[in-house]
Amino acid sequence: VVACNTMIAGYSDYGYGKRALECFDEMQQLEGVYPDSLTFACTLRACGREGAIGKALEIHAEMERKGLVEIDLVVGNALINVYCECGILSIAQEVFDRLRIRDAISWNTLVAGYANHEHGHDALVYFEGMHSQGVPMDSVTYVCGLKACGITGDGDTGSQIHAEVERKGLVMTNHIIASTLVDMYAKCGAVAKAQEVFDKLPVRDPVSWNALLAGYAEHGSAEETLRCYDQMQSAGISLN
RNA sequence: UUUUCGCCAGC
Repeated sequence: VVACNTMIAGYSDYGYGKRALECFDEMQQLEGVYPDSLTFACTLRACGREGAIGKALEIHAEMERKGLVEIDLVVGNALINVYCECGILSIAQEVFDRLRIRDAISWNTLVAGYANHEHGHDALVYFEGMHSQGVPMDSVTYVCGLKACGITGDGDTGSQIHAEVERKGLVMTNHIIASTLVDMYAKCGAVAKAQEVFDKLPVRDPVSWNALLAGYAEHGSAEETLRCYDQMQSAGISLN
């Protein structure tokens, strides 16, 4: 089982989702080897990558038959994610609601799913839900919450999350948090704040430059945008 | 062996 799981996970990791799904099928032919929760989770992830909704539904049905949906977090979380990736948010929500126990990954997956499909408001509802339920938040949570604020244009909530990640020292140490923060302010039209955060960053990666530049292009003047563009080149960022 | 996260653009 471990060998099969490793291959399924590895193939979908490196973009060979089809091969991963073939491994899952081949595994069923083997004598004495039975898929476990991790097998189903890895295979569901491969389904998400490939957009193999049919296969995902098939595995979901099997999970229902085995009664694993409500009680197995690894399977439940993988189901939430595959439905999010396929854009079927209502079923993702339904699986989330049915889970007997939810961990931070269950919440993060749902918040991410809503945010990734531009449902900023729903994402923030569950982000706030984590706060009120006392679910521990990690950097993934904050990134998804900030992204949701950028979608809805809710700079006030975004500032609150900013204060929280600042308190935890994440802005200077986590470059994904940092660029998401710049992007959030840029999308909310607060380009001065975006610039201010950007200027304090220890490392300015191409994503944070692009977020700032896009912010000026959308909400700033032509002069500001071109100045940012020139500075980006002077900083030695390779343009694409 | 395991499920969740960032900018822009194309497909």
